Amino acid sequence: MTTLTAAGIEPLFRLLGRYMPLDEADRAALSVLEVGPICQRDPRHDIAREGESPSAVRLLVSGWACPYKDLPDGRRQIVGFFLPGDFCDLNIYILREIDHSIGALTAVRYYEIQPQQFQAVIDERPHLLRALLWHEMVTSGIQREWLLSIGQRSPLERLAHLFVELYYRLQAVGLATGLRFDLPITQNHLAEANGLSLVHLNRTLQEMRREGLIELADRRLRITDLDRLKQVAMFNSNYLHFNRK
Amino acid sequence: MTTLTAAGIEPLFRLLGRYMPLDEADRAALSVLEVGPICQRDPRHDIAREGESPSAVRLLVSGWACPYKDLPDGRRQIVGFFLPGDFCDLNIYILREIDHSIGALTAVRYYEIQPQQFQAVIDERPHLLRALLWHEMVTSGIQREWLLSIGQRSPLERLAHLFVELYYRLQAVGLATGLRFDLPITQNHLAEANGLSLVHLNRTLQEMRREGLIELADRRLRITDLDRLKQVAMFNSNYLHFNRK
DNA sequence: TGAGGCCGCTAATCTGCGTTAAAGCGCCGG
DNA sequence: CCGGCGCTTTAACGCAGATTAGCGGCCTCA
Repeated sequence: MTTLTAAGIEPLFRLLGRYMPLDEADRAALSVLEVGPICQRDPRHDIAREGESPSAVRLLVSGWACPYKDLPDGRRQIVGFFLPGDFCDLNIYILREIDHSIGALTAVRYYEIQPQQFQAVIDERPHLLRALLWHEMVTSGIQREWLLSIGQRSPLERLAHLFVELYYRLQAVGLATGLRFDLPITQNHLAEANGLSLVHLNRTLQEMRREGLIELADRRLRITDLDRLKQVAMFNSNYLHFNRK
Repeated sequence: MTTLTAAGIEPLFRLLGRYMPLDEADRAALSVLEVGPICQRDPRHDIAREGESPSAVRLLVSGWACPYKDLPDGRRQIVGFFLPGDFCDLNIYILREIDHSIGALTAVRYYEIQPQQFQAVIDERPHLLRALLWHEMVTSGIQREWLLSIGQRSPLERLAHLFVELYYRLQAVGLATGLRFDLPITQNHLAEANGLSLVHLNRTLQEMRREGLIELADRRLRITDLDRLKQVAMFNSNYLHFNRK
């Protein structure tokens, strides 16, 4: 089960606050985003589909979602994970149609923010634009790191890398306790994100357990040896850009 | 040899003009970018290195470059191609250090644009910001498509897809004549971009030739059957966002 | 003129990972 | 209580693609 508790856009505050100090006025401005209608979606349902023209910026409040692309014959690649506090596609303003779908991996709740409302926030607190651009650049940086993973890292390294990344990202929004966090997705999702077959993903998971790197049960992950996991993954956190400028 | 002729930032005009109409004032404003020092770099040399703090926006004028990431043991993944008219990393403003390196694939020439100079252009013609953001979003969209390619497409499909993409992108900046264009990079570069071994990339290239999809010799590529190539690649051009909003 | 570096190409070998199949488990609805 | 579904796990098999090695051509530079 996903914890659907910690509602609101607290995760967003944490996320942006990690990058730049937010004062009360900023938080107030951002809180406006919360007033819109809250949307829900069940697991395995789409939030948006490739080819649609984007109508709203979405702010994920709880649950996990993912952008993905698929081929005519059904092969599917998950190209990222959206975690609570994340914006799904800030590119509304710019593009005519979206080039990927967005699916709910778990039950999710999110706000749909209308463009003019979004604009109002930026107008009121212009320097928040920097924070939003930062969010966008980090997303792009994560994609590059995934390219490196899928293109060059072995399955074991790849999976190790993903787990460390998720750990840091979840920690940034307050969703990791110690070295534990909810991993509310299926092995199939992990396979689709890593460009691996389901069977081989499972094999790799077993190997990680055998190696004493992680424990995974009941959709909860515990990293048993973070240092070694990072070493296996050749993890360098710079691409998450958590350091303030 | 790369044609070092068609200098200036004409390719940039073509690129942005494809997305939004540019009037004379826009072109004049953009031309300011050209006044800075022009830089050159030889093949196989770096333009920027991961970990550096970014100091200037770079506008590629001629030659090919690429963003890439590498692992401690030497494995390397090319995560994109920069073609004439492309900006290398608009993210200067935002990030403290860059999370990837940029290498020259051929002899390249580019302008280094100082942040304040860049800012001046945007101040003068605010709606150009949209165009620049568009460029950034397209770059990000290309990365997603590459993830799909490397994660799901077979080597043949992958390579076919890349060739079609390059064809469209080069055409957009006036560097394709008919179905021909310069492909001034080595097979090793193609392998590193596609997450394939050099040997297997070569095999795949042979297969494409045998299938009558392409001709490739002397660093020039001719697409012999665009429709079939697109079909093999399962190519959908939407991610390049050439359509005006 | 020769040496060495870069590049394209091919052959032989081996293995990592995909594919297929199937069994077990917990959960839900009828 | 049973049947079905979603998910995890394991086993057997075969192939796609990595690895290693080596050849020949071309260019640059001493």
